Amino acid sequence: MISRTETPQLSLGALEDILGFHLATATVTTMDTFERHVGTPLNLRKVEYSLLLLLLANGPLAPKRLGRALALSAPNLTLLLDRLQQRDLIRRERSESDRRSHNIVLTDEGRQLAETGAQAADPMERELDSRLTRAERLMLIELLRKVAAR
Amino acid sequence: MISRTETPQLSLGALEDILGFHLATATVTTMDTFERHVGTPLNLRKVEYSLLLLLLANGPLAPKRLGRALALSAPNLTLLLDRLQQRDLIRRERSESDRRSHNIVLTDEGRQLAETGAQAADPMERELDSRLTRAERLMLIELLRKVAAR
DNA sequence: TATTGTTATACTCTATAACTATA
DNA sequence: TATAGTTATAGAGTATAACAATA
Repeated sequence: MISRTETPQLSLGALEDILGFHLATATVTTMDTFERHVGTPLNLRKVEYSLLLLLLANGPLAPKRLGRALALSAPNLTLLLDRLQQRDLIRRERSESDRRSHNIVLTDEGRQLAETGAQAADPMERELDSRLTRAERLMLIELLRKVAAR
Repeated sequence: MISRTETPQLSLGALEDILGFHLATATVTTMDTFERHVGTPLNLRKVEYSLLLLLLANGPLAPKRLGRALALSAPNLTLLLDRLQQRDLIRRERSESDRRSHNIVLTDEGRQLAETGAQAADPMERELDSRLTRAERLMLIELLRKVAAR
């Protein structure tokens, strides 16, 4: 059997044992499938997609909580919300209880897009079936949860 | 037992089953430990670190191969190599066999830094011991390899 | 005084097109 | 004609400091 490329495989050396390196490498794959299943067709970036799905699952949320869940700084979140608001996907409502705060609310259009996005998740994940069994996929997600900051 | 924060946990909804989301979340943890163990003390970004370790493990390599291994476009790789060269960590040597191509070679200083970086890998990974057992860590890396593009 | 969110700004990262020199 | 690498440039992504409004 001849290997696919003429050039020999690179040795990873110390990288071999570095979790972050393998996370980054695996992310190349998932970013590519995301782009094709969600990014391009729905014109959404990863964070935008995650944000819409969080609102769909939880109802209105304060920017503060969204920022923490998505690891976004306050200024960057503001800009992100600006973009989504300009597209009429969300709106900001002043909180009644604490008038410094807002509730970020999905518009009808935003909810529709979020639902479409949620439906795209399954076929997107199906693309991994050639690389991982169902059990492996579940195990992988479980292990990633343990690594994740709380 | 009272939960650490007053606010209830967010529901992930459809994100729950999306591998890319969990990869991104776990990456927050590894990026943080990388920053403290390597990024700040050695003044290296993730790609720079990976590139040096690849050279350390494989000897001189052509930019073409580095770009493929690190998922970098040619122009971005050029800029990256410029920075490393300015710091006297690498040098570019014209290839004898194909004078369009280069060999990227670690300087003595670059090799030293790469070795220091390689030694930092172990304590860095040790930080994950509170989150993952050794077996889980190995399993996780194995699963990430399967996800990774080839 | 502390907190929520915004504005302004700069810096890094990534992507694309056009170019050169070699093959 | 094709390939390796570079240059120029623009667009996303991320980080920091200063600020306004409210608690």
